[in-house]
Amino acid sequence: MSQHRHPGAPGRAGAVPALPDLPEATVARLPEYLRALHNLAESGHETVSSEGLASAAGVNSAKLRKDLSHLGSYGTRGVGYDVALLVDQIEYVLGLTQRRAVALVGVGNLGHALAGYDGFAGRGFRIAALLDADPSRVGEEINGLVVRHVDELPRVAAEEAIAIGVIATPARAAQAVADQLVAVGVTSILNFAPCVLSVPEGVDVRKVDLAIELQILSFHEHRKASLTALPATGGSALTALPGGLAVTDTQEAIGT
Amino acid sequence: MSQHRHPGAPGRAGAVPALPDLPEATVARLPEYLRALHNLAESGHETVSSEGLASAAGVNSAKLRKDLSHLGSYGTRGVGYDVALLVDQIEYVLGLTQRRAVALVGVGNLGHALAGYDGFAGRGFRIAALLDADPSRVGEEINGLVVRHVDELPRVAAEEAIAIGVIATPARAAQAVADQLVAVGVTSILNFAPCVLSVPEGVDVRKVDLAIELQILSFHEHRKASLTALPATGGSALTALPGGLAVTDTQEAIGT
DNA sequence: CGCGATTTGTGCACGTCTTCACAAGCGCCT
DNA sequence: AGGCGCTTGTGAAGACGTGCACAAATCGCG
Ligand SMILES: NC(=O)c1ccc[n+]([C@@H]2O[C@H](COP(=O)([O-])OP(=O)(O)OC[C@H]3O[C@@H](n4cnc5c(N)ncnc54)[C@H](O)[C@@H]3O)[C@@H](O)[C@H]2O)c1
Ligand SMILES: NC(=O)c1ccc[n+]([C@@H]2O[C@H](COP(=O)([O-])OP(=O)(O)OC[C@H]3O[C@@H](n4cnc5c(N)ncnc54)[C@H](O)[C@@H]3O)[C@@H](O)[C@H]2O)c1
Repeated sequence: MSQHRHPGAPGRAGAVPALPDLPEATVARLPEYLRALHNLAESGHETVSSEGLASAAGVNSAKLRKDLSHLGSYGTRGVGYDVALLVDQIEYVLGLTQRRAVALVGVGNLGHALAGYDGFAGRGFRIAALLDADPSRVGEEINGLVVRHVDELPRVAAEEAIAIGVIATPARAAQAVADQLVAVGVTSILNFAPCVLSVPEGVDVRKVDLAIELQILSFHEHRKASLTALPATGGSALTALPGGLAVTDTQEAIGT
Repeated sequence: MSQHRHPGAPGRAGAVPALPDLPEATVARLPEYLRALHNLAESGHETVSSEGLASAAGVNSAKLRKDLSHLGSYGTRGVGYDVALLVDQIEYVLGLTQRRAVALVGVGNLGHALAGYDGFAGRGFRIAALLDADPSRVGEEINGLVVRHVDELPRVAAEEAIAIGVIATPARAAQAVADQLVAVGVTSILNFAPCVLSVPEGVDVRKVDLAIELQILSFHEHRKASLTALPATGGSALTALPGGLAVTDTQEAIGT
């Protein structure tokens, strides 16, 4: 996609790449910018202003500029950011210059959907192994990959350089699987099971719990309902509040 | 599950329930506490200390106490929290006293997994409708629900009181689906498509983007690698840094 | 070559979130 | 009844994140 040859290391040669340690909030937004930039590149944009990129990513433009400034000065005042260059920079910082190998453990309901998803390739990842404990699932082929028994994890890890483990087993099995992943040297885990994992220091865990997302939405739904139920909030008679409900965290307004 | 009769409204009768407006960070953690509490209740605990609940939920105990204090004073000093009472309180605040109806739009790869998942029922939700635009999918039955055409959304919304819409369509269709959901009165949306949705004020959107989660993990993986590559950080010779890698955000240590 | 239009990068103030530390409260035991 | 140990609830301080507003930089044009 990107037609630029990026420097490999950010700026100067000689010294170590030395990742700037970014604020965690910034790290969480960089992937959004990256996705927006890929879209922009695809639609032929060579450069983009902070305003344009910000609205494409659904954030405030000042925040975006501050985020990008942490990577270095890759914009041009009066012009904007070079899309291809920025793509390369963000991919470099996120460690996406190499396609990272992902091992998926638990090929059930959800695991099948993940294994069959072809969208990860374009975002820097390659599902390198499918593992399950159920003998009747072992041997099944999904998307060109054969499901192997979870006990083969050490062998699999030796074959492929597994960078990230994804857990899609029932909650009761998740801790054991996490332990197995850690044992073979995996230091990044994405957990879909609704439970807390305990891992040694140096191992990162991120979790995705859909029920939690729904419950957060439910809270706001509940609050919105209780607000509309009592229109008078406090003592003021009917001052200038059109009928607006507060938004919380949400992305708004796009429009290229 | 809960054997307590909870008050309905938090404390006093007469006045409106009047949800305390909780910090957003607290709202995001309440579901975690709720899940941990359900586990504790199931294993026979009648009460739990902030320390115990905190470690079960993977957070700091001071943070947990402050979070709970926002709901009111439901603990007993010297003793801890009554598990059943706290479950009821949190469920009330999150608006889970009624089972909320969810409409799932896009019954493809991922949508099938969601539709077939039986874990939502225990967390306060009921998948009430499956919708898709593909005529060849319409009519298919999943888990006792028949897939209907997305154009029937207005009728579906009239039949069921849809509280939350879930979008599991390709990104290119997501905005149109969101618009349709908003048009039939849905004010909470969970979006799995990797794109920014534009919605009117008063509508909450939460997104789940798996590739973003992986990319965040990739960043930390990259950083860990670049750190181990250069053991000397700065000028100090070899001061007392065992060999530890920094953890970021992650949950650690459990153990009941 | 200089000027105005434009847009980045950032200092600063503000708000939110986290964590510590401890007084106040509760139950139990003597 | 009184004292003791335990645990909650919270004030205060610090860390972190956000957004405004503007100086500095760059481009294009006359
Ligand atoms: N399906 C969904 O839409 C959905 C939604 C939210 C959360 N989740 C969570 O995702 C996880 C997976 O859900 P699912 O619906 O795919 O469940 P599932 O039961 O369909 O699949 C689980 C798979 O894990 C395998 N497994 C069990 N123990 C294992 C072990 N020790 N090692 C390796 N594999 C093992 C099982 O053989 C099975 O194939 C669950 O924790 C669930 O709560 C799923
Ligand atoms: N499958 C995964 O594991 C996975 C992982 C990450 C992200 N996602 C995202 O989730 C979304 C769904 O993924 P998928 O793999 O299920 O895709 P899919 O192509 O298998 O399914 C999409 C479904 O949406 C339906 N659809 C298309 N346009 C529609 C419209 N206007 N109204 C209603 N339905 C419509 C299609 O008919 C199809 O059934 C995508 O945006 C994808 O990027 C999926």
